[in-house]
Amino acid sequence: MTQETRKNEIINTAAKLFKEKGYSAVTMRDLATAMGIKAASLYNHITSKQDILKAIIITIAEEFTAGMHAIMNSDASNIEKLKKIVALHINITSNNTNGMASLNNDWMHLEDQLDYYLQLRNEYETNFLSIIQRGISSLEIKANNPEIIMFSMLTTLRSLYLWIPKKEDLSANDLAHSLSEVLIEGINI
Amino acid sequence: MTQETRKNEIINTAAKLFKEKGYSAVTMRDLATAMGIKAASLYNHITSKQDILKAIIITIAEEFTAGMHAIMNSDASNIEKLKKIVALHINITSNNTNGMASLNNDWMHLEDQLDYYLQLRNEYETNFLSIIQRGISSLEIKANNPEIIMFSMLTTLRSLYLWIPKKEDLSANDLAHSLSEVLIEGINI
DNA sequence: TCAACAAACTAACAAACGTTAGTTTGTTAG
DNA sequence: CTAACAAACTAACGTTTGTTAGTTTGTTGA
Repeated sequence: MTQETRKNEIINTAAKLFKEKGYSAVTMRDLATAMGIKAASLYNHITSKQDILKAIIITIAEEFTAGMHAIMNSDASNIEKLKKIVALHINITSNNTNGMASLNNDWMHLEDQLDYYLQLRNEYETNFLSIIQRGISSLEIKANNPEIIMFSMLTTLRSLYLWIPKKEDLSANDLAHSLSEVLIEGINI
Repeated sequence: MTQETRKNEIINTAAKLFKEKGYSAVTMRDLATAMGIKAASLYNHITSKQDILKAIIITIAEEFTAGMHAIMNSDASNIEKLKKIVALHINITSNNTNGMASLNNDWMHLEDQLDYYLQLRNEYETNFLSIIQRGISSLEIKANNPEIIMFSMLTTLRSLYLWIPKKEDLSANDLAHSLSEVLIEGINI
C-alpha cells in the first residue's frame, strides 16, 4: 500500500522545500528542479500543488489524533499521560521533520481540507487540556492556569521539528526523558 | 521621528496580512485593498515589498538585542535574569503581535538583511544559553541539558504572538508571573 | 493666488505562476 | 514481437505577480 514510490518521492521532496521557504514561496518549477524533471512531468503523479500540501498535513494530523486517542484510553496517571504525549510528539516529529514544518506553518493554505484540519486540532487541544485539568483536580499537577501549561508544553512540542534535526546524537528516548523532566519537573532547584 | 504615518499604516497593515497568510502569499494588491487604495499607490510610500518585511522584522530583532543587553548588564541572579527575559518577550510581543508572526515565520525571505538578522539571532541565543549555564554552575538551576532548557523556554516565548491576542483579559504582569511559574518552577507538585 | 507637496489614480510592463494537451521514450508481461 | 504502461518530454495557455511611468486631485503655507 505504501508504495507508489514516485508520488511519495515528490511529496517528500516538496515537504523539504516547504520547510525551507514555505508553501507559497515554492513553485512547481522549484519542485521539479529538485526532482530532476520538468514541472509538467509532476502532473503525471500528482493532481495539484494543493493536493501535495493536503497529503503532507492531513496524514500527520491523523497520526496525532490516533495517538491522542490511545493515550486517553490508557489507564495511566495524568502526569504519565503528559509524558506519553511528549513521547508521541517526539516519535511523529522524528519520522517526518519536514512534514511537521508544513503542519505548523502552512495549514492555513489548506483549502478544501481546512475545516477538517481545524476540527482535528481543536479535538486534540481539548483532550490535552482535559488531562491537565484532571491532573490538577487529582493533585498531581500544580494549580497553575491550565491553559498556560498547555500552551507552554504544546508550543515546545510543536517546535521540535526545528530542533530534532540539529541533535541527531540524542536518541528519541533520551530526548523524551530530558524534555519531560524540563517540562514537568521544572528547572528550579 | 515616529510620524510618517501613512508609511507606518502600510507596514502595520502588511504585518497583519503577513500573520494571516505569510509573506509570500500576500500580494501587493491584497495589501492595497486592505488599505483601500490601488497597488501602484503603495509605491508613493514604500520602495518595495521586500522593504516592508525588512522594516517589520529588523525593528523587532533590534528591540530584542537591546533588551538582552540590558539584562546581561544587570546584577540580577540568573533565575531573575530568566524571569526578565520572559517579561521582555511578553512586552515586545504585546506591542506588536503581528510583527512577531513575521519575525518567526518569514525571516528566511529577508534577502539583503538575512545575514544581519541571523547574526542578531545567534547573539541572542548565545547570551540566553550562557545565563542558563551560569545558573547551573551556581546551583540556581537543575543540571539538565542547558540547550533543552533554552529550546523549551525560547520556543514557548516565540509562540506568544499566537496566544496573547486570545487572552486579552490577562494583564502583561499576570501573564509574566504565570508563565515564569510554569517555565521555571515546573508543573509537578 | 499660487507654488509645493502628499497621495491617490490609470495604464501598462515583463516575468513568473499553476496547469493542460499532446507526444516520446524505455521497460515489462504475455 | 508486441501491447500496455509508467514517466518523462515540448509547447503553450491564461492569470497573477511586483513594479514603473506619467497624471490628477486636494490641501496647505507664503
